Amino acid sequence: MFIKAPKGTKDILPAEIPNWHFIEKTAQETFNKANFKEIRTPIFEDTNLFERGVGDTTDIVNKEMYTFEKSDRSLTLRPENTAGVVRAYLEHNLYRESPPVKFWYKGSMFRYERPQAGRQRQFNQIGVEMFGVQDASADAEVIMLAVEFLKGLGLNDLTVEINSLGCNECRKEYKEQLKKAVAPFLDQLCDDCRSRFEKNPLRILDCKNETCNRLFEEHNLKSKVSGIKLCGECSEHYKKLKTYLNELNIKYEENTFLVRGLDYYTKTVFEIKSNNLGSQNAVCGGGRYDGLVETLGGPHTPAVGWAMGVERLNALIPKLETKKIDYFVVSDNQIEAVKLTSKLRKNGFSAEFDYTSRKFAKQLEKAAKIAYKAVILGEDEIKNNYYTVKDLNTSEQTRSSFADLVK
RNA sequence: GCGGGUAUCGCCAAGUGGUUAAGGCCUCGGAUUGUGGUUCCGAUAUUCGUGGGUUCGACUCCCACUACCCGCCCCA
Repeated sequence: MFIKAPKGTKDILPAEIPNWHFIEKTAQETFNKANFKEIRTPIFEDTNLFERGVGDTTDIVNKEMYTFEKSDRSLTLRPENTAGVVRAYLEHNLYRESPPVKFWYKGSMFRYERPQAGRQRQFNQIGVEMFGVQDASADAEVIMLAVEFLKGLGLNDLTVEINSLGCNECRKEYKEQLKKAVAPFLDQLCDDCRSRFEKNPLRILDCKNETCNRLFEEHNLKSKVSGIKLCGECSEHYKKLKTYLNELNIKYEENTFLVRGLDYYTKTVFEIKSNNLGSQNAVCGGGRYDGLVETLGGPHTPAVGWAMGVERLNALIPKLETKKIDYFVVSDNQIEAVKLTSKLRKNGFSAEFDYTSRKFAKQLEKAAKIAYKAVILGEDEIKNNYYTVKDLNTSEQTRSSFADLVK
């Protein structure tokens, strides 16, 4: 072995392709039904887009970006796709269309992290973004779509968690409340939490450190900071979302510790988790980002969306079998075998022949592995102008004409 | 960036100091010169991640390196 795939990347081999097709097909069908249109944006963008869009206090921008310089231009492999979709939305003046404008996408994202179970450096996401609707029905629409998609994949054992981060106004107050509540035991928290305290106190709630979590429990942090953060409009929005979800029979859990690592989220945030994955158990993450379009130079535009990790979804889906081909031509006359194969293909069937014209036993062995039926085309068949078709499941053999073959 | 673990054939593996490095799967060939999925037989690692060291002798012991895996952080 000389050159191997780079750390954190994976080959998707033919044996795994049926699963990927299944996921992609289900996505397309689900999103089409809801009138979301597919969009494909570049795999790399101006580095600035992510710094401004995703936010420079995030881990993604601070330590996970694949950035390179080309003729004095700084470019970055996209670490997520919301910023790119918003950029395209603005660049093509799509905010001039009558709202809502709804997109879905699929593609590879890149983050420079230590790989582990459920985490790669190149990974695939399927996501949706919806622009122009302020009402919580958009948040509900998008969550419903996620649940529908997962259901379409046969995944039910998942938990939807929701929270509201409020708008800039209530967040300002919330940050102060949080800082006040945490301050007394700040020195007992982990290093990260201490630095978050100044830079982005909201992220303290995201901490998964055991000691921190125990301290949060002990100081009853949850109840101290919950219920005091949302302004009238935001709490109304959140309440409305819950009403929608209830009416839609979508089960959810409220998790006031749910913050999400991206700076652009406002009001609603949510995550969908599985209990059947390792420690990287988030299958879907998303939320509302009412400020992002404006941040990137567009008109004020409310928006909401989410992304799912395709590799993580795939880990939950049973392995699908590769499809067999319709016919395998068994013959000791290769010219006739190629000709028949070609004719079968032209009639819409998948077909292959043995390239080595080995003994029939070996050819049939191969046929049984990869095809539903074998067409035997030996001396006798050629002389008397017929085909022997063998059903490789039942071993039944019939004398057939070409018309029978393509029936 | 920080912890822990593992590296023997294409895949799954046994072997823990002493002549030829088990076994299974896959692949290929034969039994069966026109009939597979069952069965039987045969073939396939001068070599045990890489480089050093200890030893009469190392896959087995020691050191270093590398790769991969798992966890922390964070996320999909």
